[in-house]
Amino acid sequence: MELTKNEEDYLKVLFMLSVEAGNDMVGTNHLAADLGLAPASANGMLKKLTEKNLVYNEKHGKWVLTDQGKSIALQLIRKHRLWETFLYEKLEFTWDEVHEVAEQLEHIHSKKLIEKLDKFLGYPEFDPHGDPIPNEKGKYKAVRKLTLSEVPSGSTCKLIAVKDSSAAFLQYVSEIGLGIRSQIKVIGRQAFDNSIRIEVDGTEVQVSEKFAMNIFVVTV
Amino acid sequence: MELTKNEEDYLKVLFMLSVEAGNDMVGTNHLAADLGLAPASANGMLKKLTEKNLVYNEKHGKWVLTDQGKSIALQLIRKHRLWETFLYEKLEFTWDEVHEVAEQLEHIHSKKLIEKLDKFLGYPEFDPHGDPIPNEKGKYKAVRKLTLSEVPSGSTCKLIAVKDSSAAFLQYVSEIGLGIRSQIKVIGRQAFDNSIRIEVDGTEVQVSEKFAMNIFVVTV
DNA sequence: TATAAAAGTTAGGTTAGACTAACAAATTTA
DNA sequence: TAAATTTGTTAGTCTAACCTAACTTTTATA
Repeated sequence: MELTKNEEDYLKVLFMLSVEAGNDMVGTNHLAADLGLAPASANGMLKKLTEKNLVYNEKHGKWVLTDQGKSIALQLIRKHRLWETFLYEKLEFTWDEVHEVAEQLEHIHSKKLIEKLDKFLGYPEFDPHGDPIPNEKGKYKAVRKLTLSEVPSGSTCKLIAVKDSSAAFLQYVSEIGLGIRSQIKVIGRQAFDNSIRIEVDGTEVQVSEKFAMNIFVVTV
Repeated sequence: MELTKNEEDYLKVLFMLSVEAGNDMVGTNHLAADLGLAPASANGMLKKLTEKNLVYNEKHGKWVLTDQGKSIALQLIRKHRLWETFLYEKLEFTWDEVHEVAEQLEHIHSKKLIEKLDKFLGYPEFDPHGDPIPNEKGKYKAVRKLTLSEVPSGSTCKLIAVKDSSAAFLQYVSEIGLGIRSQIKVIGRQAFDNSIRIEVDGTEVQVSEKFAMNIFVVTV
């Protein structure tokens, strides 16, 4: 079943709001607000998506994705994050520029395209914002985003994203020899100011707590 | 002015039909047929594009692009051909698979994306079909497509595309050491069967006329 | 628990871009 | 040059998605 760009957007936003909301269900108005539309518009589209068996109505205006709807949403998220990775790693886009373009690219329909893109990028597990990329089956590593400042001394982690995207910060990061997927070993920390001693590529450096709080990592 | 996908498609097709038609003008029905639409639909859209100053009506139903319309059409062709090149060279798409996906990708709106893609691909001048890629100003090398069989003995040319896309042919091509943008020097030919002796990367090989007719080149 | 506030739905209208059917204008051909 | 054919246009519908305004249902609060 080939969906329109709009139908796809509803499914994706519904999925993301559902995850965000945890146990809470997502209501018509909530969804409409997030999409920047009038409640009546969302109501109309949700009726159509119900017909197509992609969502259903759990108790008066609380919407839930069916398995099929969820699967489509996850594929969209997969495409979005793969494209972001491509833009960031191959086309020199910055941090904050990738989202808008990926928002368009995620609606390109081609199974082969996304498989080949994934391969081309080396099957990345995280996008440049540190969010996990679902695989072709919709599975992904549900990692809690850690900042370097939270990593206990003695353990090793991998840089997956940075929070700050100012030129000053990014330059500092690369000066230290850090890049996406760099291995970082936390040697120890100063109790006085929480500054951290880390090892990157065999060299030790000292970084401030502020610095460490702007580096996203996963433990390895 | 941000155009819709449909508006863009009309401009692109009108441009391509105009080039094809040479001096002839492109009529409403012709355009509609090429887009797979009813004449009435094309008529409606062309009225809208006239309002926007992208096309004008030269003598009852014969349509011509304005400078602005032509410029937009050329940018679409640029995007289309750059994406085709990307799919073919980076993502292992075959010959005949690139068009359909590029047809979608050409409608992504991002100046930066296309500039960076162009750079990433090394500023290619031809797409995998051997068609020239317009630059950001819409200029392109208007080369006549030559097949290797037409290149005079003694001259050197560059492979820009292949006509046949069967696995058997493509394998043969790469066995000889030929790839996109390979330099080929034509040493001489046999009058008997028009087979050609060529030099590739310092090695000489003999190829049949049939083979040579399936290799598109430009002279260098 | 009655009522106010919030949330959701229905009804009716708009725009883009398609369609068919009917009509008008050009062009071709007898 | 008149008739036949081709080509282009107009008029009126249809669908997807949006909108506003009015109404109903649910939930929260006095």
